[in-house]
Amino acid sequence: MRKPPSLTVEPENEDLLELYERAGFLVRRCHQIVEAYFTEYCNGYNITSVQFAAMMILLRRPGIDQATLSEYVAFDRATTGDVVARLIRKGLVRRRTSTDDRRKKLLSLTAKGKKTLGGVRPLVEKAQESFLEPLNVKDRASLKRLLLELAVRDRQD
Amino acid sequence: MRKPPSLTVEPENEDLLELYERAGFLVRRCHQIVEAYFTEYCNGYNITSVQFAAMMILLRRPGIDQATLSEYVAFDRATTGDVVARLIRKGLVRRRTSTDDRRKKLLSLTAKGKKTLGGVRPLVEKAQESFLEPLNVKDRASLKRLLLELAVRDRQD
DNA sequence: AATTATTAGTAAGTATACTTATATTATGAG
DNA sequence: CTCATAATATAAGTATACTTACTAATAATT
Repeated sequence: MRKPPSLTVEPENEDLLELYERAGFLVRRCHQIVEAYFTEYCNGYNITSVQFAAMMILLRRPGIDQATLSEYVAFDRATTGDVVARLIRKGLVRRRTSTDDRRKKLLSLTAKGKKTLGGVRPLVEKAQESFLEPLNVKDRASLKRLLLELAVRDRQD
Repeated sequence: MRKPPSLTVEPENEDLLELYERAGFLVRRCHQIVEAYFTEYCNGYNITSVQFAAMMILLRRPGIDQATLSEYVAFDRATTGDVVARLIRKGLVRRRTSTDDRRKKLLSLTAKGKKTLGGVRPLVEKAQESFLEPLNVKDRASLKRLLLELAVRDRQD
């Protein structure tokens, strides 16, 4: 995902603004851009942003089960299962069945996983900075505040 | 994608904020939420947000080829090909080979496609409103401005 | 204790969303 | 005009990211 197509909002495309100004479209597009930066900067580590997020949680909560990890990183159990399977295949995460509750699979980072995470983290920071580069410091803070307000919600419908 | 897991940023998870406050994570999470609302509201139309975006462009630019559509909706040509194939399979879009340049496949909405788009549009508006509901009017405008600034960039790297 | 309900994880299926590679068609340099 | 180059679309492969359906294990209810 290194070279996403660049959106052109030119005067001659003014009639397309109805789509381009929609929050959903903008969020999708920004997601795409920040993903592209992540891939670009972390190239060489063979790690995706989703795998990185899972590992960041496992660094702070070693030994949690998959369902809990799902909640923390906010993706469903099926996706979590797939992501964890890839991390295990790469030797970055270890999984064992809980003795307390034999349905649960407890997860933790391997030594290799910790090392990889340590190497990737500064690059992830750079990717974030590149993504936010068009905004001044104040606007960056505003954006994060607004996104956090939208992200932290309970949807028990 | 009706029930995405809900992110909990509780006091006891303060040490996870390093991940949760990252722009990339927030954007991914917001993308997931707005997608969930789209699916919830447009349930019954058997249409995804990506297919909706493509159709919105085709409404304004009937007869464009797939590469141009890719640029307008900002996804790569392979993805566009898949999305268009599904729209054709559902009878919402028509594709014909250009006589000027036989490499090009020209796209346009069918009558059914226009009708579907007309029915979905008000629902999409509702989905956007639900997504933005936690923010006041001023904050909504700020968010859109900031996202637009991030989205409209040339990445010819 | 036996039955029922709930929870954890997986499996299969669909839809993005990219990658690289390939076939077909057009174009530009000589 | 011919040949190298470029552009359009597709194909195959990988990784999210969901859905519903299923198995296995635990918890709750009667």
